[in-house]
Amino acid sequence: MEKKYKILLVDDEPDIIEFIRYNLIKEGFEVYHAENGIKAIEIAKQIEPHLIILDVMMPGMDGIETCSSIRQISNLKKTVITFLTARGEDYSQIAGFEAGADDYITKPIKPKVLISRINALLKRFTIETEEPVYEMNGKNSRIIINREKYLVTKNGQDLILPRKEFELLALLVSKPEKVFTREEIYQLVWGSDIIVGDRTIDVHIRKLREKIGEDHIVTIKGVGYKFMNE
Amino acid sequence: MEKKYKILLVDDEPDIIEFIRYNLIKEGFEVYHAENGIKAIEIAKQIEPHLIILDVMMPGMDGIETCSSIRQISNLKKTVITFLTARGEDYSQIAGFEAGADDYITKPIKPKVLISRINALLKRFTIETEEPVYEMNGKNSRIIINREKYLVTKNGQDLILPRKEFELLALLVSKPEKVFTREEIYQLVWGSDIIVGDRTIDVHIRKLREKIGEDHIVTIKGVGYKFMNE
DNA sequence: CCCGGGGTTTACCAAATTGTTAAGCGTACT
DNA sequence: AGTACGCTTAACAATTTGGTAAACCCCGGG
Repeated sequence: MEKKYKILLVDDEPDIIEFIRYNLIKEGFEVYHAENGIKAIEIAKQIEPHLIILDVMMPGMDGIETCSSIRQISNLKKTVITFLTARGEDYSQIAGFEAGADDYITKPIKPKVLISRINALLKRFTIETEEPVYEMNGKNSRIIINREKYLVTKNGQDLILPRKEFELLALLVSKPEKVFTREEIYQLVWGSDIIVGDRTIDVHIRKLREKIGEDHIVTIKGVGYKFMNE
Repeated sequence: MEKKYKILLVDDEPDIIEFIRYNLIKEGFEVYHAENGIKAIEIAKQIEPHLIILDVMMPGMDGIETCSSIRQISNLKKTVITFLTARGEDYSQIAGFEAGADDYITKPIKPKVLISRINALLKRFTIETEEPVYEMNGKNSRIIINREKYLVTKNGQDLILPRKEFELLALLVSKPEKVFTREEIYQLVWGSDIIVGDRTIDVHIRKLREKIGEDHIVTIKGVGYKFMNE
């Protein structure tokens, strides 16, 4: 389930912006930028980014102030904010965390460190949204999907499914009875970027039916698939 | 950041379930339920609830039996179990504590009492969780990880593992069955700033398997690794 | 009855992941 | 210095998974 994260970059030095921007885009992030705090807040309200990278030292409204302001905005409560700071500006760390920052990145920036740090942050703050366990009770069958253990239990028997099959099943089960169109399935399991052929879903559906039984996944011709438990 | 506690409710009377369920959900708990002992055990294995509320009187497997069975399951050793019993069924108290119950709640149930009782129980549970020693008992093996002594004991035999191997093993064992992605492992064992190559984890995994046996660490392709004890 | 639009299956191949082994490097200990 | 050990990486092998093409089906409409 691939999602494209939006990142807002705030710094007054064009060089830095360009450098970070380049590296983030290469990693597939959607990158926006602003050269000062005021603009940053404006853009943030608009796009509701997942992550904001904020330079501490900026003319006018500095990073700390900007951070505090952003934290006031209710739509952005969930947004992760990280500061960008030169090594040695220790004093700002304390003020930064008080202002509601989630992490610090120190200059000079190494691309690899930057990326892995960002991935870690996004993961840490996203993970909390996913339901770890789904449970389905039918007349004569019980199916449990455990994301954490990556395990599907059918009537007490454990099954280990390959990634795509698991994601597909998890998706269908997440809303029993709901019909997912092929489009939706592609979006949610494969992600908006990846393009695969027409028959790919069918094949995975088939493998699933093979493993969990024919009766659970129902085809609605011309529309899509849905999961049922009866 | 509040953690959502998982509670499993076991009773054969739908009315009771509904009543308690309603009150618990209102308090922000994550509530699961089962109508008999067998199903309760199955669900408990899957979701690893923090608390199980067990009716004593049930058709088939009664509460006492169910409790005993649950106490056998190593992943559920930490789970708090409380019985639900009609006032006056004194005899069952004794049997109940012997079977490993932690507390009793008597019918008729008053919501406020119920909630405060449960909060107290969970509080106690949370405090006891921080242990420097993990112990895992499987069918034909027993593994103990002692952080303080930096020692791993397998079937009574002490092993001294190098730092990375130890940390890796300790991580996996800390949540048996949970699949840790490579990302997570890098984050938690190496830290988000250190960048190491793709094959590094594999090599450590291999060394671990060499030392503690092949069957414990399971690969979930495309996802990560998990520790099992069977 | 035949045809065409999906949907199903199967077989097969390419791509992605993981497993293994061995070698290089650095550090601690002797 | 010499040796041992732990951590990484490199290189290559072994596996698994994912995707596609193509043959097959099923069903409703000419």
